[in-house]
Amino acid sequence: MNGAAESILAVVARVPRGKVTTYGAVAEQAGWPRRARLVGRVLGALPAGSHVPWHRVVAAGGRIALPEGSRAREKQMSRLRQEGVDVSAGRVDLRRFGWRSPAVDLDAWLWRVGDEN
DNA sequence: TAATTGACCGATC
DNA sequence: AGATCGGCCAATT
Repeated sequence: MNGAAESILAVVARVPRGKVTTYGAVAEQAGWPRRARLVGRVLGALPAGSHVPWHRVVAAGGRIALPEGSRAREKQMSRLRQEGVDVSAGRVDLRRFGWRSPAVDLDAWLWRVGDEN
């Protein structure tokens, strides 16, 4: 297990029930900006017994990224619905169900303060 | 060794 | 709304 996978899974593990985030957002929050594909690879390689809530990660714009007709896609949608997330036409409304780690805002705030000198 | 692929993304037209 | 493009890069072919 390398550090990238660990930091990525740590971010995914923080996504609360009933909320979703995106591959790109996870990558950014994990310290690997523009590495959305890395997030997809890591989640795709999760062992079967993992407790990581991979189903709360969707593609940009709220699209379900898994291939249509795949077992994993159906599982993701049913799990999301089970926790109260509306999924219609293979999409989730990020304005209602999107989630971002508070740490991002804190970092932004710290940066802004630092820029004043 | 080279080319292709993919659970991606944002900008641009 | 859909298509293209460049960025990204490890795994697979």
